[in-house]
Amino acid sequence: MSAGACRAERNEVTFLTERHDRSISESGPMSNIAYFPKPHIDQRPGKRERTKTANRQAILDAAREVFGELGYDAATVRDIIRRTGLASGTFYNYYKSKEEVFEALADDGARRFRPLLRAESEKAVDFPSFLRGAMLAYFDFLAKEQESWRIDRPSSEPIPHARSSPELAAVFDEVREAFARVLAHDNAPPVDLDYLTSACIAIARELGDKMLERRPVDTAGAADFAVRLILGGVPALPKL
Amino acid sequence: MSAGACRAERNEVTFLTERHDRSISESGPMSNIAYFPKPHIDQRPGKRERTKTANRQAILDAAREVFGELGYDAATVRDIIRRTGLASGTFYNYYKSKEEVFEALADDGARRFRPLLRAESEKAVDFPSFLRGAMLAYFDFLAKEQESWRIDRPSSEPIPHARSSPELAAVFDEVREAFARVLAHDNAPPVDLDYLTSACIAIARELGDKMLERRPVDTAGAADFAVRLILGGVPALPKL
DNA sequence: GGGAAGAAGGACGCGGCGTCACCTTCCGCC
DNA sequence: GGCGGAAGGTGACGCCGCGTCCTTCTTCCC
Repeated sequence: MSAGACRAERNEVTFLTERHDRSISESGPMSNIAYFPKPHIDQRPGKRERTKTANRQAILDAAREVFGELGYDAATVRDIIRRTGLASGTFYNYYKSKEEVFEALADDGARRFRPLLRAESEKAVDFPSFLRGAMLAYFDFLAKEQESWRIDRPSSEPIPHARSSPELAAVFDEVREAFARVLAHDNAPPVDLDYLTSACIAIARELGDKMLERRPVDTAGAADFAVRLILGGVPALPKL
Repeated sequence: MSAGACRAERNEVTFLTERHDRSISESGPMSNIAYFPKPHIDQRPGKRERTKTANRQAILDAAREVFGELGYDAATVRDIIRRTGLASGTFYNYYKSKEEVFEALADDGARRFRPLLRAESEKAVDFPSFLRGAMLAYFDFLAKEQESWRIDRPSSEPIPHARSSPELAAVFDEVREAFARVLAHDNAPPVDLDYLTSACIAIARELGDKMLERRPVDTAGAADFAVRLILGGVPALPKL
């Protein structure tokens, strides 16, 4: 019973589901058509590989929940471990620390956002259209994120913004390069791109947070505000 | 020797300095003019009170150093305690946690900055002059802070910005109210003040950080950039 | 089917955490 | 001046989270 209760608290941990999957597929009605003991056609990576991926994901999911519920500071590695049902040693096979999990989580977000940013960058030709598209894309993304991983958690600690991670730096660079491209296309005089990019991202972050606190969440309104501010300001910037 | 070495590591802890001060003032050449055993003229608060103030300050100073050297995340309450030379129990008479010390530190900074902000607010009549004055004041303040408490600490972890503290909120409000006042004076159409304040503070913070990374540190340049961006953008903002 | 490689497991020692019973110091009062 | 009570400093203690490391089990490959 106690073991059962313990199991019940777990997330779906691969080790268990895998076993279950296997017993189904091996005894299932279709097992005769996948006849070969180890067919070359089977593109799925080995079980080792799958468990690793799944454990990584389980840890990330658990961490998301824990950070969401307790806040970043209050959360402990043990909280995350407990939530996954894995052993503590196993956790450390994947991540070195709470910080590393958090960074992985931030990376994950950034990695999912980058294609959207890229799409805006390719779609837009001039600075205004890019800025508008990117800003709205970010605010929509933010609202969606918040919605998806904060379900039914009304009052919780705010999660800090990640300061630096590879993917985050990549987003910064991507914005910067897109700015350079569209500004050149507009024949705009050269400005301090680092400062401009920083300022825009700062506005996006801060306004994004404020936007999420308002009801109803108005992504278009926030984007409009940010875009007008920046578009109005850029022509006045000191020329290099 | 070991006790002596231990003492040497301490900051100036009141308990000791007090004793020292007292022995000097009681045996010093002027002691005869402060004749009364317990003169009513002595405005200094009782020793209890002084020790408390000094201990608070010692903890704050130690914390500043420790956060500076180790970074906020890596720093522990024990590190701070060790640095002060106080007993662990004493620390908890003043602050409940590392977070609380950090907030007190942030509060301290905000408290010292507010008069400067207030001065700019009173000096300026229109939005441009206030914004320029406040932005430059902030960047100068930031540069000075950094200089004063990061002496000879070339490579250290970045200290996170405090998210929320009473004094910080007060600064936000003060900026907001000053904006309201000068914008009204300029007969500017009403805009979303919360968003505008957030955006300006976000720009100041982010640009401030970037500014500190550059050599030489150019507060005027950064302020000019920020001011132009915002001044150019404000007229384009959506009207309420 | 057997052995090597690799992952999961979890007990362990370490150190930071916050508390509490004790003791010193200070202050007000006679 | 000295006494009593209170404020507040002290540090040992129990607790718990941390990261490690050796053991055990699973998977892979021959």
